[in-house]
Amino acid sequence: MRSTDPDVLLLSALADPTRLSIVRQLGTQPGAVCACDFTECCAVSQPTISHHLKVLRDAGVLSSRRDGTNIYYEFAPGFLERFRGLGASLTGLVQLA
Amino acid sequence: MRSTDPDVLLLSALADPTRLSIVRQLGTQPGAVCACDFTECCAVSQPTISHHLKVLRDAGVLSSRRDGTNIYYEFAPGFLERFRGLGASLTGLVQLA
DNA sequence: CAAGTATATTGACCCTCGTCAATATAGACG
DNA sequence: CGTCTATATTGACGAGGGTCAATATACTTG
Repeated sequence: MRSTDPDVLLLSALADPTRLSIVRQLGTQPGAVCACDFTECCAVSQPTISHHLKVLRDAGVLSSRRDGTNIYYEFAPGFLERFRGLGASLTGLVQLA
Repeated sequence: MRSTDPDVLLLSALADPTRLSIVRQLGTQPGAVCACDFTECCAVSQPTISHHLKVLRDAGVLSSRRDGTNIYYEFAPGFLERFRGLGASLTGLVQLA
């Protein structure tokens, strides 16, 4: 059965080689990246890239913005903080420096 | 096809509601936890718990130690640092304070 | 409106994975 | 060794998800 836990959704979104490649490519470049540029990083079809981008967007990893026919993706605001907080809460380190 | 990327393996290990419950229970308690205590947190059978503990161990999330017939699990050394570093590297924040 | 490009959706296939019942292994204690 | 308890392994089943081909939608330009 499908989980509704937002943390599980976030981790599931990242726990795929194609999606992690997308995220890594975003991390190496400053600012937003056109969806058309993700077709190079992974040997998958255009619909598959689109599907993965949707998964990452729904999980709160990425946000998108349209500019003409192109759609640009970047990290959703607060994603890094959320990811860090998740790690801290999992290990019980609620108190931080 | 199954990925061999250690980061994907780590994220996949955490991206399951039952396994995240196990990890969360570990985070709330100081020190190691007996495997027998995990049967309460999730409505799954004993073999399933054992399976999930193995996945978490193989991914480097947990480490185990035997004491008589009981086996105690705790966070693998360096797990939190690794998780944090993963988040930082994904978002391109290689430079840290 | 028509044509072209960029992205998303649909539908189907296949394989991975979470699950359990049954069984096996390991240690403790007589 | 025999029995009991704790944990792991095996084998099988079913659901979920990654993938693609085909198609649809959206925007631009003429």
